[in-house]
Amino acid sequence: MAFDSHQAGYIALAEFRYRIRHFLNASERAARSAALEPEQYQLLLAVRGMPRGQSPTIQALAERLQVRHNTVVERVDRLAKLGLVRRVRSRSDRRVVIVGLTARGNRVFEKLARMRLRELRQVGPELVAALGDVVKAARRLGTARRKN
Amino acid sequence: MAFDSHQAGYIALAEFRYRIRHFLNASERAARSAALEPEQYQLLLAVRGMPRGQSPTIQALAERLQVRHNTVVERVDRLAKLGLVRRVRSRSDRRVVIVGLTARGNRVFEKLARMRLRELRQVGPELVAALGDVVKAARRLGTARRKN
DNA sequence: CTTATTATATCGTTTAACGATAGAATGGGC
DNA sequence: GCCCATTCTATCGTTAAACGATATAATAAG
Repeated sequence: MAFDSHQAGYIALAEFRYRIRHFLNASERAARSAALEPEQYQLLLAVRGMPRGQSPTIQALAERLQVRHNTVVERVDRLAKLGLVRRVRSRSDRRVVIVGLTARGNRVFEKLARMRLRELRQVGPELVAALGDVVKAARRLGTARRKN
Repeated sequence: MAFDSHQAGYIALAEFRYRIRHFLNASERAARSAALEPEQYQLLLAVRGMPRGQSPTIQALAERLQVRHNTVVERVDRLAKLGLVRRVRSRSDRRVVIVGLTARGNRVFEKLARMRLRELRQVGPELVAALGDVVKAARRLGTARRKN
């Protein structure tokens, strides 16, 4: 087994990861440039970028951010202390907390989000290319030995 | 300011993040299913997926993983203790350490990497779609009229 | 041969995420 | 109405990865 026949796939996979990491790192730097922890910006984004019709409750945010609910509670605590978000108890179900951005939170968020969208105009094509490569490699993996 | 004109862009951005997080979480679960920390699998991938012609030195790996070099040192320590990688001093420059997978490391890595490629056959299209959306939104940001 | 640079390693600190746990509000079955 | 299970949010102690600062060794430059 001198060289695995999937070597090209591994390289494509690693390259994809590299591009993602680059993208995420740039995002983290942007967040810190606004005196925010990266995770705090992610929370703001999740609140403002909630799919239409859904409310940014603690639970819903946990799902969107793919973290445990208590992690969201902690992030909201920190952002509330910074005056960027506020908790609003739901009228219909008083167990539920709906997270909203303050005016200041909105200003900070929009500045950052637009930076990120601008960045994506630049690196978007590279991400698309890397993703395309790895998906192609993944398909080759499938056709090598057809069993489904 | 009932609704920001970039609202669709924020949703696209959040959706893209959600898909990425999903992908990364699945990767982390896969790593743990092999009794590895997610970051340890990432190191294995970076070693085996190094661009052709480049050696997986501590420095090069730090660049590829987008972390500080001492972080790579620590990851290598842990993986070496598990018997999955080994350090090899470069002959030409004895400051340099080249990281290599052991036979066991290769077996573990290949199992995981193939799982990940298979997963990408499934969710690849969703990632492509989300990325396409956000890049489109980013382009609109550029061409939109600059009000307020 | 002296100094600067590059590459790796060590150590103490920080902090976000987590599991476990608790408590409050709601709903279903009767 | 009442009990019990469920749902939603909050608290607390622990863990572990990443980092900055620092150290050591090899090499290059002058």
